[in-house]
Amino acid sequence: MKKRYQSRIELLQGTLDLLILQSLIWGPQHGYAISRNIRSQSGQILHVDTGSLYPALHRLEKQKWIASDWKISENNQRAKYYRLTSAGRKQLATERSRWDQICAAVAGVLAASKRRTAS
Amino acid sequence: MKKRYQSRIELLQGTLDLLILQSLIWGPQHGYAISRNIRSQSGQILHVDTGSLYPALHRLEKQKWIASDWKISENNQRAKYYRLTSAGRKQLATERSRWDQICAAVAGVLAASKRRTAS
DNA sequence: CCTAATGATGTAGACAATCTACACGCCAAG
DNA sequence: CTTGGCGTGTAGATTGTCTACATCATTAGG
Repeated sequence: MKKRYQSRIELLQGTLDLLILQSLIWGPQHGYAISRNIRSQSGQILHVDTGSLYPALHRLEKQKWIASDWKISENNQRAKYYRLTSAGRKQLATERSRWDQICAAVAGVLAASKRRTAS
Repeated sequence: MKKRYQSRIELLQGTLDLLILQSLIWGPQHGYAISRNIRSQSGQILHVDTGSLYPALHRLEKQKWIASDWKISENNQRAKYYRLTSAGRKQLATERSRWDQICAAVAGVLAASKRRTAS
């Protein structure tokens, strides 16, 4: 008997691109490492599944926000190293500010006290 | 010619339930008012479309997190007033803490400086 | 030598939440 | 009597995530 689908969304939709782009800001990385980085830098809270990661990378590459080269990894295996393009850097800035805005907006709703909604 | 689909997600998936539950904490509201509240309390940043709102309300009601009664609105029209159930209050707490966690986690990734990932 | 664990990339298909777009009914104002 | 705002609702498109599986390479252990 297979495990039932419960579709626990670990990641908020739309944040993965942001996280990936951010992960590349300190230099090229391959997918596997990006996944590890996100996991560790989020304090083990955010988990990126391979079924989300690779499609996302392909998506970002198609948008020209990242570009890739095959290289040899630290562990002596072939790996596709992704790097930010300048468009990607711009996109990262856009997505960061969008994220900040959304956080502030949600915080606004969550903080809303019993304020009369004007007269 | 119809407007092309661009699927701009205004709301992060999973946050709508949180926002709705939070909106009900100060007393019963009908859907239309919830939508207005979220909009205004988020500083006009978050927009809830009716095609997202009502399915979400039905979803939450099915989960027994909210319950409804038909009443007459301020504008003398029939409206379905939703209120939080005690399970809903519990769910709200859960979702708030999940949101806080995710925010902190994303912030962790975004703040990550050129820290060596340990030896 | 063979095997198992880990590193590394990838695809197929299920699923859910959102979006766009429409429809309907009621009330009040001009 | 028509228009606009209030108020609820559904259908279908889209997309991003998830689960699950497949493949291949390298390294360590028996």
